[in-house]
Amino acid sequence: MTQSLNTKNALTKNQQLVLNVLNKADMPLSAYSILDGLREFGFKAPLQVYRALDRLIELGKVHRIESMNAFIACEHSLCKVSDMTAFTICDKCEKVSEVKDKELSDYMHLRAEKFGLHAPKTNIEFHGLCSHCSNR
Amino acid sequence: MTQSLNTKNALTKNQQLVLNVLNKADMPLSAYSILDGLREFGFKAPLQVYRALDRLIELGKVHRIESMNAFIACEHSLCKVSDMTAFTICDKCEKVSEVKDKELSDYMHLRAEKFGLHAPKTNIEFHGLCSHCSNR
DNA sequence: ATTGTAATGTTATACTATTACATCATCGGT
DNA sequence: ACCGATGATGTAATAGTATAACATTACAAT
Repeated sequence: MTQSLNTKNALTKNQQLVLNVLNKADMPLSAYSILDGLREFGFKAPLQVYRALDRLIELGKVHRIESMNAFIACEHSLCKVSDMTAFTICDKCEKVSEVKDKELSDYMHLRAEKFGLHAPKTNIEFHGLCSHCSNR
Repeated sequence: MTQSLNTKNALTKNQQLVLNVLNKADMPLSAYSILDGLREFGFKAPLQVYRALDRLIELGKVHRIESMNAFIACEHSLCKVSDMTAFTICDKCEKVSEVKDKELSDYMHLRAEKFGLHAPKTNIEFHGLCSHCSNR
């Protein structure tokens, strides 16, 4: 058996290629940017990217930045465990950082329950100015 | 002077029309759905909708549901004051409810500060199953 | 070998949003 | 009353994001 079949949670070739591109980037990438970065590896159509992204997101290895229609790799595993993602986004320099904060994720779980929502998957996007940009 | 000029925060005709459509809907609408609903009032191009939406969002009268590329009217004013919006979204019946929760918004402000983000505008989208759908 | 399932390839299309440019209305100052 | 600045509007074209539909291939289990 080669590496390609996804019996448990191994990545297929396309999924690994997409993840590599995102890991190399220090910022969220649009699906079409990813596509362009993978043309030299034979990618030709957006669907190849979107399909890989869908799976990577399902696995918690990639997150979608909803307010940017863009995708970013996840390094840590808390978001997968807690079903919560949170990002700070600087509206000036566009730097995006994933927030890891167990207290926050616990709090959000409690809130979701309070709001009557079951099996919550919560996403938070903090927009504002990063400390660097707000000092200029 | 007619009603049309937006000296303070009165709405122009197009803005009022878009807001009316959203107020009548009990769910988020896409920009193009809004456009279709306003063709009988002379709307012809998406930009007419997007321009009105931009302004209505600026005024805090409309929010964008980022994960759905859709727009929803806001009834209350807390989100405007607190610069925070939060929604519960049922992934089955797609019901979307805006959450009003001062404690939550205060908490998020503190978190944003902790993360070094200035002038934060925070959006939270809780995905999951509403109490009705999770009982079936 | 056969068959079921998942991954992939490819084309076309649908959906979402903005650029660019022309026109019109209102307001403030003269 | 005229002028110029500003903001709202109209319209067409285009850019950017995402999915549907269908054909094909690869592997695994029986």
